[in-house]
Amino acid sequence: MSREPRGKRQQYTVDVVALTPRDDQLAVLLERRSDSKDKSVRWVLPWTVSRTGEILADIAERAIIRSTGAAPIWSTQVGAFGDAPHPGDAELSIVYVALVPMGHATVQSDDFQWFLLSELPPLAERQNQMLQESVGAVRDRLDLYPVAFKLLPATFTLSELQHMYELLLGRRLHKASFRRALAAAALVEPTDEWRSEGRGRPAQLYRFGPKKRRRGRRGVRFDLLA
Amino acid sequence: MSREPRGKRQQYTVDVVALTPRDDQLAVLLERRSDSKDKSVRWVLPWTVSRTGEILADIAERAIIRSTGAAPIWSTQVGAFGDAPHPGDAELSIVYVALVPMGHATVQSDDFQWFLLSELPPLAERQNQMLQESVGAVRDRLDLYPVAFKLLPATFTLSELQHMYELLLGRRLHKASFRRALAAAALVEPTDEWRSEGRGRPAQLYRFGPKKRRRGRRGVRFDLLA
DNA sequence: TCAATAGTGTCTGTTAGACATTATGGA
DNA sequence: TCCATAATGTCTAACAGACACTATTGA
Repeated sequence: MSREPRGKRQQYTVDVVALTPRDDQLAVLLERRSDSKDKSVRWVLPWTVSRTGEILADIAERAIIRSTGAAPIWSTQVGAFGDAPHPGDAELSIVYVALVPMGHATVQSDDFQWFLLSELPPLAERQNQMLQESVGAVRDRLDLYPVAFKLLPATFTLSELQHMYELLLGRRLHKASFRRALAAAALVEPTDEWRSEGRGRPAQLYRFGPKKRRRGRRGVRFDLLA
Repeated sequence: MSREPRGKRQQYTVDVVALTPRDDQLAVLLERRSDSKDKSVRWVLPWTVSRTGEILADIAERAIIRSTGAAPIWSTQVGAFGDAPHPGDAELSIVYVALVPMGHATVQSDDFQWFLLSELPPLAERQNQMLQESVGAVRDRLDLYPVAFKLLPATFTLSELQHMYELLLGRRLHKASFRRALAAAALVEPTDEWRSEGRGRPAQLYRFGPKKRRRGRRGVRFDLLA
């Protein structure tokens, strides 16, 4: 049995789950790595190995820039994963999810490629967990952080915004209710531009511009998953 | 400048934030560590150093048992912290929050002690962050996971349950609304026991027993923090 | 008896969702 | 013209919160 050198196994990796909207669903950025032994090619979530003395936040930014080619519009830590096997044989991996706005999803080289979540190649088990928890983390923050807006361009139609929410939540929303709640929260402001898309009536473009309202706290919810 | 040996700095710590209800607020378990150099005493969040080859989840369980003396009733990972200084000089720390039910909060030895959150001794900056995010993580999961029930004994009164929610949320709740929502969610079932506490009318005891109802999803909320 | 807490019924304003209708462009 | 999409108004059932009230114990 050949083993990695001992010093290497003591490091950790920072893995990046970069997500972007694509074809009415989410796509994730994967990196091609060829196995040095059997020359097989496989796709992995991009990762970067820690360096002694470098701060976690800096490693994360380095990892995101290396994979997406730009500083992250929005990113957050998902957690630490150390149980299932990692393609780099790391004992511990810290995962960051980064959101890339619609239309900004480019690739650095042939070694990177966006994959629809419905058409993923097989991944190492630890990276499957990472991906699943990352999507869940984004979805769970949907009501507290403007993640949906981070996936949209600077101006967007209300239908696009609603589709983004539906995409992230995995369920359909009611149009009139959605817009009423949006208006009540004063989260968007209209521009004086319209966009015609195919057949129907053109839609007005909006931009994200939260008014600092005091949000009315409401009663407890008991939406237990179990 | 004296430095830790290089091998040690490459390890990581698993830090435990053990929480229990106490005097109408939360208390956290701290450990006394005396500094080898200047013999000063300071309180820290208990931590355990990783061992090569040991799985993260196992280290976490080991860390929780070492500090609380028992396997965790409920625990979850909060995240990885690597920015501010750690009392053990670790580069990276993985934090787990563990909930200890009311009345089960014992101490292993004189080296451990429960502190009310309002009466904390000064902590290292990284551990301040850990504590703050741990409490926030518990609060944010309140509607999805039965964390409030994990802090209560097996049977409890509805007033105790409501007080636990108020404690975790940091705000008062409306009694009738709370009970209506609870009944609608079918989360508790009554026992045939009552408890008399001081003056007023005795309260019926309930136990946690979620009926597998299909929870009615509702519209989006826009409760942005920013 | 009074004080204190448990538990419930009623009312009202708010809101989510259903439905319908108007508006406006392209085919 | 027909069709597709945007945008909005109306109705209803559900719900949160306020308030009041009854119930039941200890002091």
